Amino acid sequence: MQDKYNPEEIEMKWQKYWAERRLHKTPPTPPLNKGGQGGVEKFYCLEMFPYPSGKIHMGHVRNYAIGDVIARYKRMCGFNVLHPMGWDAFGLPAENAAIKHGVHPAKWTYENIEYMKKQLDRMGLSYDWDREVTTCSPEYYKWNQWFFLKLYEKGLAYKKASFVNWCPSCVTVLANEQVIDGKCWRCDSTVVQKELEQWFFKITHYAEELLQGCDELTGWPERVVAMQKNWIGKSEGVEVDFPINGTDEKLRIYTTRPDTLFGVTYMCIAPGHHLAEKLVGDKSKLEVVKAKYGKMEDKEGLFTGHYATNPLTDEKIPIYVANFVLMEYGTGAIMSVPAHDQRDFEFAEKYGLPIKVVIVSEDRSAVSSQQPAEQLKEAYEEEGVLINSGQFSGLKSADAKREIGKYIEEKGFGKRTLNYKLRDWGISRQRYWGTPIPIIYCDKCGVVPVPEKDLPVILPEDVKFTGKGGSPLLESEPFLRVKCPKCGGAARRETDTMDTFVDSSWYFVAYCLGKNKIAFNSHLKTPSSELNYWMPVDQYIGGIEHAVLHLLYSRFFTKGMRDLGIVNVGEPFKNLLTQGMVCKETWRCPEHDWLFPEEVKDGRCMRCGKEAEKGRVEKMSKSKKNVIDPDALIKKYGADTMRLFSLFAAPPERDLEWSDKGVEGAYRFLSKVWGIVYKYKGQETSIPIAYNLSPIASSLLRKTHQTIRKVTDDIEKDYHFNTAIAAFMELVNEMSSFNAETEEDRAALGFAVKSTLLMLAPFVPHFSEELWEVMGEATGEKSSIFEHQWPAWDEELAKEEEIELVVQVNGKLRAKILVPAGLSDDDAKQRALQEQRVKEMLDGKQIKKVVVVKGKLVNIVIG
RNA sequence: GCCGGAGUGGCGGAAUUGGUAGACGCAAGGGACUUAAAAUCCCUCGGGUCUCUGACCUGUACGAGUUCGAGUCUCGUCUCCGGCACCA
Repeated sequence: MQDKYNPEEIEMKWQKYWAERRLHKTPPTPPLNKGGQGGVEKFYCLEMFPYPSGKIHMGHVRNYAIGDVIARYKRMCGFNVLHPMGWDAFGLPAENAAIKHGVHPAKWTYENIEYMKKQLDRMGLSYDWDREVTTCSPEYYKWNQWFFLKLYEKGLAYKKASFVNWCPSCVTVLANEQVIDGKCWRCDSTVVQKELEQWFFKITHYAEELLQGCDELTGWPERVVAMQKNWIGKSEGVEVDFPINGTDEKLRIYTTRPDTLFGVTYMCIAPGHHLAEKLVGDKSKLEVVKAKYGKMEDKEGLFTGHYATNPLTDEKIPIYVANFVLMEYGTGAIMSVPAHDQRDFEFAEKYGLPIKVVIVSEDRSAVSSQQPAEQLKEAYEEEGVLINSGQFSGLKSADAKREIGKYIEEKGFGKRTLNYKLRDWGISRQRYWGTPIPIIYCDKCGVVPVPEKDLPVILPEDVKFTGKGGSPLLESEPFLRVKCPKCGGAARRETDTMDTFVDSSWYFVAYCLGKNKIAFNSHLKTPSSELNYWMPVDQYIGGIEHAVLHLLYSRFFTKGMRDLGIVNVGEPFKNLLTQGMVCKETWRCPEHDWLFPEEVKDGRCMRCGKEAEKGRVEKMSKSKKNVIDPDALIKKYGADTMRLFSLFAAPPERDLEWSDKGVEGAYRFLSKVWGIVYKYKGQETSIPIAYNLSPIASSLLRKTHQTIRKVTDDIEKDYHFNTAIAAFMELVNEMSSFNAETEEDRAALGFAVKSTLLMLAPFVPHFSEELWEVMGEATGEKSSIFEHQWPAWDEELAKEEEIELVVQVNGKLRAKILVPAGLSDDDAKQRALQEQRVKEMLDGKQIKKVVVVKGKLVNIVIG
């Protein structure tokens, strides 16, 4: 080899070596002991799998570099590591490519996978490809269908009509997350609410458990847990029945403010409420309100002409239909208390409805009981003391909530209940490139599930992509026409496919089983040994954008799988690391908008010469022209440098600002290490280290042990790779100025180099392998550096002999003195008082107190 | 509005249970080597003042407080970022 660092050559060499030796293969699952534990401790390291969009981007690079360091580190620490990768391969972009370029989604997807897989390997990532998962393959999506059937059996998958986000231009339903500011993410058309029949998964069945489980997620970032809790949105309140005058019907409402029940002056029901049709005479007017459902900006109401009775006051209350009342939350009907709810207040003003004050703040209760309601400028939403509330007047809100709740239950007016914002998961998609929903519609038998033995329902490939909207499956006669499994008569298949979030809700379980080995059985008493051993995921790493959706769905699925006896854990991801975005500065021209950095010269747009404006540092995106192509970067600097920089520039959870100069710095660091190794290679460095070392050698030895301790701590604590790398740099700086003269010196340096290479290995694997070989360590059985143990430090050798004692006077730094470590407090105090600077300051002053912090400082307090 | 998170040099970022603010890197400036450049190596690098080989003052968004001592703890204020947002 040569003494100049040439990344491309060595990276190819070692990638080939790893592949040939199958070094990243998952260790076989050990047989279960009685306690259910295998012999060796396992570690399941998982990164969110990518959508095969065509090429890897910097976000992936960062995500996978982090995961790879953890996986390789854990292997070196002796864990059985599972580190798999796969493809979230169903999705709309493939279908769009088909419409636009005439390529079949399957071809497009598999070609992208092939290319991206090469890119991942080129990064030197240590995946066990034997466990690769591709969600668009029938072997995989068969089990989506199987889960669907299991949920259907349990009543946890069902079909209902509801309002959904509908894009009139794409002619399909959109998930909530695909609606951005009320517009379609794809074509920018305004999304409308449309009533449609859809398949749902009953995630609300697990609402309480999903909420309770949040407290177990101690290894998750707090904000993600907070977002999950927020999304589930539990509230406590009461349901109260208001009899509708002149009918036998009762209008049931839900409220979290039973303390304001005496202030109800009208009621509102959602346009989709089952009583709306009944109560409203003029259907065309109802349609107007319906059309504005979900458009929350302007409140639209319609008086039904009917009244209800407040069971607590016997007051006559008008009933309205209102567009802002949600059908999906609570009972779809509300009581309106304009004095104490801003929305109700605004609605009351618009329609001239009365306002009745029943709560006042504690300190002015006496005065404001007389205050006329007309003087209110806005609702008083705080809690306070009740007035005008019969026998409950004078109670504080908190007490009143409890007492009124009891009273309502005693009198049979209603009951105390819990409510959740979480809604059932609508999984139907009017798209082609997804899992067919295994349902058959028969005119005689109705909705018939596809029998388990007939799975998978294969997605037909021979279809036409018109781009006119609507699923191509609607046009596929062979797919559509089917015999009813029950009666054998002519029947029709469901043409909707599943939301792709279904695919990613259990892929982490599929990895435990391996390629072509995915199979579940709901009749087993205990989970398979693989699933028992590997689940849960010990470390999950991915972007924050999935804080709610994917992570919530996966938690739901895990609970479902647990109840089917497939896994024995209730939570899928023990620890979660949400890595920050990869950002870069942007450039803008007043005329040509976003510019590539190459289009800017001396701060001016090269096309028109106008002054280019340096924009904000933004997330890398094609549209903002601030992306860095990983391929080009690898070509120039190698994968190791790219990995090292992305781990060094910021702690993993924070946003990372890309810096070309910083990349060069990372490359420089590696070249420096390379140079040191080549300078000393061939020299005997493995002789035992003697006790009588020269001062420089003993200092280097100490620094080495300190570095091992620091790096191990940084990785173990919070995966703070940036400070770990800084520690490498410090050690390397000391190594590079080290002049070995004696054999002992060389031994100390050899130890430092070897320790450094072992620690660098998870970060820059090819580089470390190569230098390990150059050092002559790659011999015998353990020819790979990754077959060696992570280095251990010796606490004794890491100890400093001398420390710098800080001397303060009145808390201000006045002197620093070198003292032997382990100096007694008294001696430290004496040494401090003898210091020249201190003597000067003490002149004629009284010493009030002396504070000694062992091994750190002495603070002398004077008057 | 509600819930999170964050404010430290020119920049990215470090700072155990409160104990030397600015590790490490980048940029910048100066020097060495060189015919020259690149690369490499060495030095300086928060701001300010002075009697300038040194010393002092000041400094972690802002204002108070606790403490011998606060980037770190407490209270209040401001700004920025993210999420949710008529959820009754």
